[in-house]
Amino acid sequence: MARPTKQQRHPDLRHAITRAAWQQIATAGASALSLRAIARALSISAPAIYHYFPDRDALVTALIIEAYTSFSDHQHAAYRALGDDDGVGRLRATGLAYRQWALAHPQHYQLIFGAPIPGYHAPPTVIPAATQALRPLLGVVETLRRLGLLRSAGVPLPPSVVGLAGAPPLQFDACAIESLGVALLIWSRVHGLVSLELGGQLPLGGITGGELYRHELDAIERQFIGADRDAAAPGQRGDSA
Amino acid sequence: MARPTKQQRHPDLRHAITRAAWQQIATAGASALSLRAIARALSISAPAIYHYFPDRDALVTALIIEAYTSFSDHQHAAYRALGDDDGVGRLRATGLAYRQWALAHPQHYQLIFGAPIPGYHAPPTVIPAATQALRPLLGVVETLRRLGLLRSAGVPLPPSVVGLAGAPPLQFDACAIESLGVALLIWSRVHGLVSLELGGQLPLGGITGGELYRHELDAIERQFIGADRDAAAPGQRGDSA
DNA sequence: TGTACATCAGTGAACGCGCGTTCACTGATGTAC
DNA sequence: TGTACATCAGTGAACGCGCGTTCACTGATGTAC
Repeated sequence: MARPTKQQRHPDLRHAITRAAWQQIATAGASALSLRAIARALSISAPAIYHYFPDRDALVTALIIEAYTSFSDHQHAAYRALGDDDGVGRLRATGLAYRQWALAHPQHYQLIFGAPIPGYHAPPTVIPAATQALRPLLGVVETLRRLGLLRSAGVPLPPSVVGLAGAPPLQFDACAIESLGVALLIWSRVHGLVSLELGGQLPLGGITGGELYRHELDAIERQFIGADRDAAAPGQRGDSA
Repeated sequence: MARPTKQQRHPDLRHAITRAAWQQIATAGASALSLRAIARALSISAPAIYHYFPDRDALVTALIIEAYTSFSDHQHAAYRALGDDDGVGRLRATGLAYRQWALAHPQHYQLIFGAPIPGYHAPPTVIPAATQALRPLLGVVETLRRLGLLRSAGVPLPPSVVGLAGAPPLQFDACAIESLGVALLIWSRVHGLVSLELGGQLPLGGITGGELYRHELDAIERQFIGADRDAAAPGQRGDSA
């Protein structure tokens, strides 16, 4: 049996540091993150933090990965809550989960999807976490496509596999050509509403973010679900589903 | 004839300060804006800046108003380029102008629509500038409504004039109840794509921001232009326009 | 045209502050014998 | 069970730095007479 090290006997402090860091990000913004302020909040000396993170950037990286992981878990849970045969349900569930997580963890959302911290450059370590986080959304579109429910006419397509073989920041290996464009459009729509809401620009004139968001999910369903004009019988607009 | 003051004889420096500030924001982000760095870039002493701005916040406020004014002018120009009878053209023009301005002035866009600067609180002075800036978009929707082309079924409505009479950050006086919801949805969609693009998340997998944006404008037209289900003859989906 | 004066944009030194990071240290804890 | 030792999480002082802001000043410019 392995002997417990000191760090295993005091696992609290590392966690307490990240917790205090999140609190500070919530209060003063990610770019104001300060090791000394964290130490002050924990009644601890600043150098103590160096026992857990080699420097400030390493702490930020840990926070980013923590955020991606939390978001990813939440998205995957919503995705898995419905079966492979329920593409529409999966779309709804992951869509609602997206906003729900963002509102519950606004600092986390801003850190991974908002403006980057000046002077901080993310190491390649975070790319897998980011890719993993957006996989459920792509999976939803793939589910719809597999079920023949995806109406993607007119949506931009990636320039064949050649384009994907470049060096994009995110790597989606087994993804149908036509799914990526739809996924990006859906992502941009939910991100647009969420970021306006987190930025304090919603509600506006009495219209709440939640109302707009639900309407937007409806619109997404109406636009992308149904028989594709290319694939289905011509002249028929599948709108009754 | 009025005698020229010293400041009128040297109008360059105030402008040079804001120009250097924008440059700095572009390089290191808005929250890293530093008076001393600006002074250094201009080969000038830091206290000299205090002849033009009472403190750092005043400079930030000036930058924000400058950004709103630039954005607003650009939007109004696109709006006015087409007549009161061409609602569809106005929608397209202001929509394209939105992204065009954002890409040409990414720092400006981030400053007014991105994450707020930590520790800075905007004075009420900026509210008129912000309201003015979003007026063309609302005007477009109003134009469509006036022409009977607005299909707004299902879009959230503000809770009558009572809601608008509260203390919202933006004050739109003479605006039809049903227009605000549509305008907010359109705004959130263009903002979503633009902010993903400015955040460096687009292009992705070979799909460019421009392609997605044009497709999104198409989708907006398809969704919101045509006879309203409520107003038009039932059973008819105006899609041929 | 010449001189005395007022204006005021810009300077240079200084203030107090918070920051990230380093360094030698301390002292509690756990281990080996 | 007792003792000597190693480990290592956390400390306190110190470093060099950049920041916003203040202050008394300088010196060029423009004006009044």
